[in-house]
Amino acid sequence: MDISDNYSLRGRVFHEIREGILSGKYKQREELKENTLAHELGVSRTPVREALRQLELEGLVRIIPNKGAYVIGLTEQDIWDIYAARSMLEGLCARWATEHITPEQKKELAENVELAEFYAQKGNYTQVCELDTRFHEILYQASKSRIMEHMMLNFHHYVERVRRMSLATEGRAKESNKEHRLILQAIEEKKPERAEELAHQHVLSTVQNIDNYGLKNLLEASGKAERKESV
Amino acid sequence: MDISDNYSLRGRVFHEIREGILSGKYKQREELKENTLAHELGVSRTPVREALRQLELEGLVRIIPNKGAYVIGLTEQDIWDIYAARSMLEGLCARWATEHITPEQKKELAENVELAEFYAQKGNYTQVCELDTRFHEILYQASKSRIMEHMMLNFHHYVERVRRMSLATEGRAKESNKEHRLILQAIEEKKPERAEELAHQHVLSTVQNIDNYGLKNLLEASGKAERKESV
DNA sequence: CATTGTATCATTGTATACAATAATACCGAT
DNA sequence: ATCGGTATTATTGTATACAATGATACAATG
Repeated sequence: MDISDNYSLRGRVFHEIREGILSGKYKQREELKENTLAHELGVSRTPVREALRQLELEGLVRIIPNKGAYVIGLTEQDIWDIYAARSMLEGLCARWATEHITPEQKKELAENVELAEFYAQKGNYTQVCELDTRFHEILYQASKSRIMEHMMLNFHHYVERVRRMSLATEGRAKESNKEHRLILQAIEEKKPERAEELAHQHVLSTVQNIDNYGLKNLLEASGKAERKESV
Repeated sequence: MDISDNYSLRGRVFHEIREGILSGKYKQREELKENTLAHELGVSRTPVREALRQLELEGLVRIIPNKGAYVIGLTEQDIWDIYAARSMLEGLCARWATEHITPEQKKELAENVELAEFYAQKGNYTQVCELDTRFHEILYQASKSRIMEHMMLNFHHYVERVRRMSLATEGRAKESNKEHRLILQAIEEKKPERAEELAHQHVLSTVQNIDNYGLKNLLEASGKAERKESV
């Protein structure tokens, strides 16, 4: 769940533009004109402006006063950096989750890894990715840290595209799920240090996988899939 | 330097409200009415709305659609969490800084620790705090990671009040500066692992100090100082 | 021909007007 | 007196109007 609601015009516009940036529809350095966007989305300039201001704060857009709004987006460097930060924070988060998780959350995690196993077997990587998203979301919530949850949801969303592609590579979905299982086990056994180390390694092994296949390749493939879909 | 400019009305309004929240002028759960703020700040509702939307994204304000904007602010829990995250990330940042720092930045760091030593001796903690801010800012910039810099600047700013109070406690300024010196030394000797460990420990020792004096006490004292100043 | 100044146009910044929604007060029925 | 419902008011959501700023084209000048 995101901070900004999807129901107000502004919320819709915000998500629309953000997805446009993350998906590459709006290219790096491209100027985002308020009027153009407003027409495209069938709204007035006001909600567009508000959305652009929010995107500025997220660092996805750069606003030069009295001049215009320009797409910043995420560079490959940014993605590597996010993974590096995540590898540390995901560990901290898992440690906290071990200490604060509720029985309901444990149950959902357990169901999650079972379901993911099933879909991985079937080769349904879209479902696997959604379950992966949810698995981590639960950990973020279970950490009982607003700050952590906020930060990690953002990061996780930022790298969604490359994550999706990574999970679709040979054997990665199963491997990833095996790691999820180990993390859950550590949590159930109330071993915070072990959960931390495992979550840390889990992210590192994702990074390893992305590097094996090449970040650039994965992003390109993702772009192609997107384009195919939209035609 | 912040993302949002100080020069446009919106930028001013954004910073004004944010400081109001961080300083405790606007209390937890207080409703922030667009009209009231607009009048207070002598502007129309438009820039106020934009600023509130940005603050929502930062998590400092919660907006309930069609209802209103409410102060969330930072709880003590949030502050501890920020320090925990920072303790890991500050290390990573120092490591990266070691690998990417420029001679100019090294020079400024060197001057920074000398000046800070001087002001600590004189007991001018306002200056010490500003130099501390700058010291870390340089490391963030030197990391050459936009993501890292963005995140850390925010965190550092969020805890500015408690940081200021911590630095004013018996002996902490000198101790902190000694740690800065060691970090700089590790950077100059191009020892990324050592810089990482030192930066990590530096944050932990700040946390330790805050805990010794009591976070609550420091925040209260800060509130009092603030009130005195504004009278 | 390059350069500078100026007029025109495009775009953003801010204010205001109007619409939609939620909160409140009031009134009547039971 | 209390509960429900309706009218009124307050507040936010969106659209538009106008002002300010920056970009562009073109002519005058050297």
